[in-house]
Amino acid sequence: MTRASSRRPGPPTRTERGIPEATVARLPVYLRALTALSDSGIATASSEDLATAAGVNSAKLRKDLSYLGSYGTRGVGYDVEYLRYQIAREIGVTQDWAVVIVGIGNLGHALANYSGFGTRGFRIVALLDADPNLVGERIGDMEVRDFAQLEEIVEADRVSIGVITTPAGPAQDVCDRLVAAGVTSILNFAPVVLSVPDGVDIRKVDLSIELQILAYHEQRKSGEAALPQVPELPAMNGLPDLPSVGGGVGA
Amino acid sequence: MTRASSRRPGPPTRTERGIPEATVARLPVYLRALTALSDSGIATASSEDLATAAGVNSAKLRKDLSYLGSYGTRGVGYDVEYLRYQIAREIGVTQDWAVVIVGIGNLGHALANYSGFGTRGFRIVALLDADPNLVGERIGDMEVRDFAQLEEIVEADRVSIGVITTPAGPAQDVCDRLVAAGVTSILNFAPVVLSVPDGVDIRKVDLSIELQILAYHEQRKSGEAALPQVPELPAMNGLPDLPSVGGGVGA
DNA sequence: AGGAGCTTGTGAACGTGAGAACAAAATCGG
DNA sequence: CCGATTTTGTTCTCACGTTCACAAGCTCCT
Repeated sequence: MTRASSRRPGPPTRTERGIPEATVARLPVYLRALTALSDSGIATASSEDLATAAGVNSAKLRKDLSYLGSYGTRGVGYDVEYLRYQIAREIGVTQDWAVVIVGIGNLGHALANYSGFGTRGFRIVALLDADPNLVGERIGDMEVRDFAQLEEIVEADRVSIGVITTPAGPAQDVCDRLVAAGVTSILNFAPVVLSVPDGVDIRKVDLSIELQILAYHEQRKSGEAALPQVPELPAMNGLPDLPSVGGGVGA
Repeated sequence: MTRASSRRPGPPTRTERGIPEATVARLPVYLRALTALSDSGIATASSEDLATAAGVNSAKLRKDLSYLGSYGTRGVGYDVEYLRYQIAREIGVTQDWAVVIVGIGNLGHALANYSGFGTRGFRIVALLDADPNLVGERIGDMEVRDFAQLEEIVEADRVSIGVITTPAGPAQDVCDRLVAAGVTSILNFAPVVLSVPDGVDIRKVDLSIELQILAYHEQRKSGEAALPQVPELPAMNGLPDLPSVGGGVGA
């Protein structure tokens, strides 16, 4: 984000680091598309082909790839295997990342069971929960362990990524413990805004928010000519019943 | 997205539609923050308070809210209940949206079980799966029904939102059926890029992609001075083993 | 060998979003 | 009633992201 290019002019063999965040978010999509093409036995693909498979426009795809380097051949396209490896390496999934999942409720269960999860690039090393009733339960080939063991697990297995699937309540505490234990990347499914110190990356997945965004657009479609234009609230008292919006996939 | 403001000048009692997408994505966060404040018995909050609770900066929050109208009081702040209702109405969660979930694997199970899901604004009206072994299973107070019944359910219950939690394979087919049945908003958990006609909104949630984005940043942290600068691929043959990156929370 | 035909990589224009900064409006104390 | 204080709503500027358009470069055919 900081370092800019300050080199001699000439053929930029590889872009000096500093890939735009928007591009980073699309690289995994390209990677998946390339994997699909590879599985279909396709050896070469043009930016147009790739863009179609990834659901973006081809100019954007070319620009994105240009941040990684010049991995294509003009007049020909990209070698699928070669590009796939380059992107995988750039993302960092050529190595395995140790992951812990904290909070083995419905969602934690689902993620733990999901076999495709750990297959490539990521390895679930522990399922943790503070509830004694859950500790010891077997899920697939793993056993739920006590959250108290977090620190030793993180250290022993070099865990750098934590997934929080607890309810909203304990999420910040869990987050703090993860950070204190040395985890520097967190994927949060709890419906709260977590605060973390600098140097720790956090990403959030929130079903409830996604649905609400859809609802907004849906409302505008239906109401295009239907609704009598947003009804103004009569007064400050007697608000319509709106008990408690704001859930999420916490447990 | 289209209509611009073309009214008399003067006090813009309410912004003519056209809320930026980035703002729309934050409104649910504000809504949740307001609900939390409300539950804490707080009646009034400044933009600074709200911004802290929502994890954004206060200038951005004020600008976001200004798209909805002037719902604050200078020198005072925002009335929590009032603002909450205005945002809820703007998003469209003052009414209930009927939702179907298609694909009752691990994740579908988790979502179906998740009680907070359907509480406000959204009502799960059916759990569907094509697998005869699953049809009839009870989950909470609902029963899994045959995917073949999709069309009649959508029509009977005015379903406008569909959630796809199938594996990648059948996802596009399921999507097409949903669209054909009249669903105009889709939340996709399958690890594929779905294509839909104009007029249909689609959002995607992908665990695998989120993890890969974290991995990218994690790699850059560790490798800040460690790794001997990206190892160049020796030749076109003999790529390191990279079997099949690109999973997702499909089933 | 040379030209025709593709396809990449990138410079430049455009649009959207973020943040700083300030004027306008409301309350409160004297 | 007036000035001090607070906080909103908005304007302006800058950074980021997207798209267009085209020169550079590669392959293939004649």
